[in-house]
Amino acid sequence: MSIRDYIESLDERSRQVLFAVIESYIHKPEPVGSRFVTKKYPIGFSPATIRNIMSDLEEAGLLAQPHTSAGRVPTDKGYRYYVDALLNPAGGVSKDSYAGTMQDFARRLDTMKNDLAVMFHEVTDTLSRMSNYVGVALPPKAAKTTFHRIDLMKYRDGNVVAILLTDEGLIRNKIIKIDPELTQDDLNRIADYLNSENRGRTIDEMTLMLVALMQDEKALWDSMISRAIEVCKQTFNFNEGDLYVSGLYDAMDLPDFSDIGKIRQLSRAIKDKHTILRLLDEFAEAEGVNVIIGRENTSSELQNLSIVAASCRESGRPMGVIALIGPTRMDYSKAIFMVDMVARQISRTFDEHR
Amino acid sequence: MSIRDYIESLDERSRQVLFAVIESYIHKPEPVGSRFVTKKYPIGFSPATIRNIMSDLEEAGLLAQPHTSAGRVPTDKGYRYYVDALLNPAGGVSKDSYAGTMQDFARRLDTMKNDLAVMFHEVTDTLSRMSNYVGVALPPKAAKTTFHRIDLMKYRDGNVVAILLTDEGLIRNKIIKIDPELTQDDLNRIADYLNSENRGRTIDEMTLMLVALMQDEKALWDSMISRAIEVCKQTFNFNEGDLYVSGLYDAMDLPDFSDIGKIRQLSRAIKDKHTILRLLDEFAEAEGVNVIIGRENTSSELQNLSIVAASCRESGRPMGVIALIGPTRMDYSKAIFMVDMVARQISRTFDEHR
DNA sequence: CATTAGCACTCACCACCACAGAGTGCTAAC
DNA sequence: GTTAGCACTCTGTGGTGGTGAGTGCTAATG
Repeated sequence: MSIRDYIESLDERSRQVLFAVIESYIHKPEPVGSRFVTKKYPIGFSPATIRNIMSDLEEAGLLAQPHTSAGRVPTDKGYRYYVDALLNPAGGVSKDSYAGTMQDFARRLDTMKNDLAVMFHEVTDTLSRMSNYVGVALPPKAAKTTFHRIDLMKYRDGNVVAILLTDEGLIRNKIIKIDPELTQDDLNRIADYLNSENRGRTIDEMTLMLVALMQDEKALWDSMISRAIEVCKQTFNFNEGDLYVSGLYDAMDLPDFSDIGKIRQLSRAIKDKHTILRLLDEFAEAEGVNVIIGRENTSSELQNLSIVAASCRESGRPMGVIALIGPTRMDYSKAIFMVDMVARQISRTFDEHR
Repeated sequence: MSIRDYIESLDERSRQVLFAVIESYIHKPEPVGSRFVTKKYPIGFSPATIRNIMSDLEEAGLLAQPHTSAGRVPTDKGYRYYVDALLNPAGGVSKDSYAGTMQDFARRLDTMKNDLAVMFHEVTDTLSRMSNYVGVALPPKAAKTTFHRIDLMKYRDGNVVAILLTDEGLIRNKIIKIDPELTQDDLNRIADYLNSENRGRTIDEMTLMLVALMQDEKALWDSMISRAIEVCKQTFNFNEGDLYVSGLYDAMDLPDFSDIGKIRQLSRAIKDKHTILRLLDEFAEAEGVNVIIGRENTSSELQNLSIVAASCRESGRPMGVIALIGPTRMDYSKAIFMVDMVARQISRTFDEHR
């Protein structure tokens, strides 16, 4: 069954009711009753009919009842249906109300695109402020980025500060330990050597080259080359894991997190970044906006949460992932729109100036 | 009235009772009754006597009753008395149980002391893990640090990456905009000029020099000097505000934060770092361990919280402040011990290798 | 005269109950 | 196929009484 078929598998009436319930519930987290639907959404049937439809939707697993005599609440599956329907019609949900914000955002983005750290910080901030959910961003994997230039500076205790620039805008500095006898001139020569030989290679490629070089006895006799190898070995040993997170505190104001346990869950999920990191990494190559709803999450920490993610690209190459994390009762329409918008804007900004 | 007098203003019995109540309450956040005190703390009086003493302590504002017929609870003033007594006897509260942890910590510290960012990250982490409170650290003000070296590298779009190293271990990189015609050789000359002229000066002093230089017409004719001025202007324009925070999520497990409002308060205080930043800054010059309890805080966001802070020094010069933030019902003895210990260890590590 | 035993009193907490209100499912009528 | 009517279910709220911890006071005690 294709997605289209799936979406059309519900008759028009049922869909209207499902959407009414979901949208009402998103707006206000209270079980939605049949009478309420007839009043607020002009479907044109009596409460009794709506009740029958709701009963069917419950049987189909799209709605649920907290208890016998309460209204209906969407299930994860219900949200899934809703989101699929939302994503399918070529994302025609344009919202002019944010046009101003986005223009402003695009302008700021342009001034920051050269430093990914600054940029992603700003991006998560903007995302979370606009949505009230938690904005996260995962920069491109350092190993996959393109070497631009390295610089070595003598520092305290005979240490050396290595600064690595990549074409993507990653800037890393790291203190490395290396022969303390080396003078700054020596370091400059090593840096020059690396810079001249490797521009345009990815870090991964460079690492491969190094392995090859290390097998070459002749190269090892050359003290400069062997020191250059040592420099790279230490510098490229990133502790992967710079996840940008913003808006956790504001998200706590959402009624969904009014209970302390939920907040802990969310906080914990963010604290041990591994889970989210792995999750976002999966989306790095994916097209368009991706949504994971509640229990669809394999990791238990995120089972009460939903994630709306999109990857950014520069001329096709992945340049990181941005996402919003919120409760399953999320304003998906808004979240999808925003994530999509921001991801597109980032990609556009990158591509423009190349 | 000297502190000593003040501490001795309570007779021995009253002190014992006060301390019993405080320690019991710190251990378990429940009002402490007179019978409980007699059972747990061998003061040697009957509940009735303890009740009289408690009544006196309440009158003195050191204890309080949540409601008539409940036990007593310490007030901020009560904690203050307790802390003063704790701080006064030359901090003789040595705790061997942490000796192992501290030794391990000292070893790790030594490998990190050259990069303050890494070090402070580790420090807040250690502090919060050991205490279950929120660990925070404020590095030395960039403007007050000592210039060590600057490096300039051409980067994308004719931008320049400026890397600033200071003697203290601060490493900052910043993208600056400057004449895009400049070659890397030009940049190297500018950096060399700055490096040879300024080693050992503080950033503040350098800024003063620049202002002076800018008045000198002759200097402005020299294109290199005027460009060097421009570089510094942009590079030294830090957005002060790198506060290291760790352990917020674990602190949420404390019973004191079981209510959602308190967590929000804490989170908010940490989010708009200004408050805490200003607060810690006040301690940068202070001696020993400083404690601020609850309402003693001038800023309303922190009125339910206590802060235990100490500054780190390198041969007398302030090198940043570390602190623990927790509920007023804090294990002050433990917190003071830890903050003191860690701050001393940091200072020692700095001084050792100089 | 400080200390203590005894006692009445207060208040939070809990379990219990009744009741109103919202919403359902079912049945019979349209 | 749709709807009106109705009995039923369940939650949330407010009131009530009992229990227990802990107090303050008073009078007795060493």
